[in-house]
Amino acid sequence: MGALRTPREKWVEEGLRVLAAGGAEAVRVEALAKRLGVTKGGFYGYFADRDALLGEMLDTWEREATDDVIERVEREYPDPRERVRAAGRLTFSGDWLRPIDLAVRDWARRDDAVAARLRRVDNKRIQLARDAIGTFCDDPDEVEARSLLAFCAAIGSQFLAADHPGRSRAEVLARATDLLLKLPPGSTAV
Amino acid sequence: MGALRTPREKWVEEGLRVLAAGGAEAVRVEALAKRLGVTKGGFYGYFADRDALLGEMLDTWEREATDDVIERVEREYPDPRERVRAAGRLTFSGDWLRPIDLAVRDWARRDDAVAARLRRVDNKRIQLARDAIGTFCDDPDEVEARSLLAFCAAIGSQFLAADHPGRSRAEVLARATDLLLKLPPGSTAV
DNA sequence: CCCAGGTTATACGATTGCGTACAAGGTGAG
DNA sequence: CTCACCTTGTACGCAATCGTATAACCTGGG
Repeated sequence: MGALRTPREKWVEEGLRVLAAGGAEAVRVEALAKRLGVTKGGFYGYFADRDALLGEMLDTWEREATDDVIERVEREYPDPRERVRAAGRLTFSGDWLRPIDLAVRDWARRDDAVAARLRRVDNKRIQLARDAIGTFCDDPDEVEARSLLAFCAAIGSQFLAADHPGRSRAEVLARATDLLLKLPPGSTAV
Repeated sequence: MGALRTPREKWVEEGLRVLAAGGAEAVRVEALAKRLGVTKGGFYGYFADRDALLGEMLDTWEREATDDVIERVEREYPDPRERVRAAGRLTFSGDWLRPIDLAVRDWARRDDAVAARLRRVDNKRIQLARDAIGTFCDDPDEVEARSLLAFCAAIGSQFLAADHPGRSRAEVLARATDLLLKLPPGSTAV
């Protein structure tokens, strides 16, 4: 048979790259084809339409952003507080998951199906924070409040444009994390 | 002379409405015209092009989101902690400023001019938190950390999709705010 | 009451993007 | 080596949208 020169996965991968850089609106079949060095000819052999591609992109992201990250965190970091920090790092550092996450968040505001997925993802993630914070905080309401704050800090700081005179954002975030994890100032870098 | 049937401000207003609902990409001249019950005929009498409209939309938002809100907060709320809460309410409740704010945040990730405006806005806003928190917290690093957390909570919770079993988001946020403002639990509703 | 002015509708060409149809092309099995 | 079959290129029709040009149309001042 003929060879698979531009397989399904290539389209999904490139789609996620474009989603990360330009949002869901920027994911255009013909633009993707150009980036892959082909024309859209083959695309419609794999996908019914543009929406089918968007769906598979979200499937891929959902798996990478939850199961993969959580499995790795639980395997590599036994200390609860370290787990919170590690989950934040794995998700919101680097140039792969982070921009996709932000793009999906904005997308979810206008698409219910995307919103439902994001909800699944965020629920899995915040559970990790709950479990960790629960090991050193007894009041369940306070656990919930601190978990929410930790999560909001991770996401919010990505969307926040303010400066911190004389400090770096990372420094302020480190101090904020200490506050949320009930640690004395300066325990760790972000 | 002929009357001004669809003045400049109408286009800007409707543009902001569409921006709020669908993001910057959704602001199309002809779509706006249809919503206003006219055609695009008159548009190009007021604006050089679509970008000119987007610019004026941002001007309007910038003013409403900073000067108007801050002036009102400082006039109506003498208590520092109440000011933090009020600023959050005025900006992130209701259906006018809130969705525009979120749309601008996403937009800013892909447009440097928008990012620069957002930075001005966020810097003005966070200064309000700094001033307020500084009245009951002495360590400047901690003031900065708490201000960042407060701001991140306001923004992050808008982009966060997680549930809080047995509680409402508002309840958890109220408790989180108490934590940040160094208040005993249950001092106020959000 | 009528005209000048600004305001609006309409029509146009250009561009971009979707999804379809079909022809061209390459690859591996036989 | 050859052919079948999968993949890709090309061309098409359709729709949305931009910005321009120009004619029709109000409205208020003279």
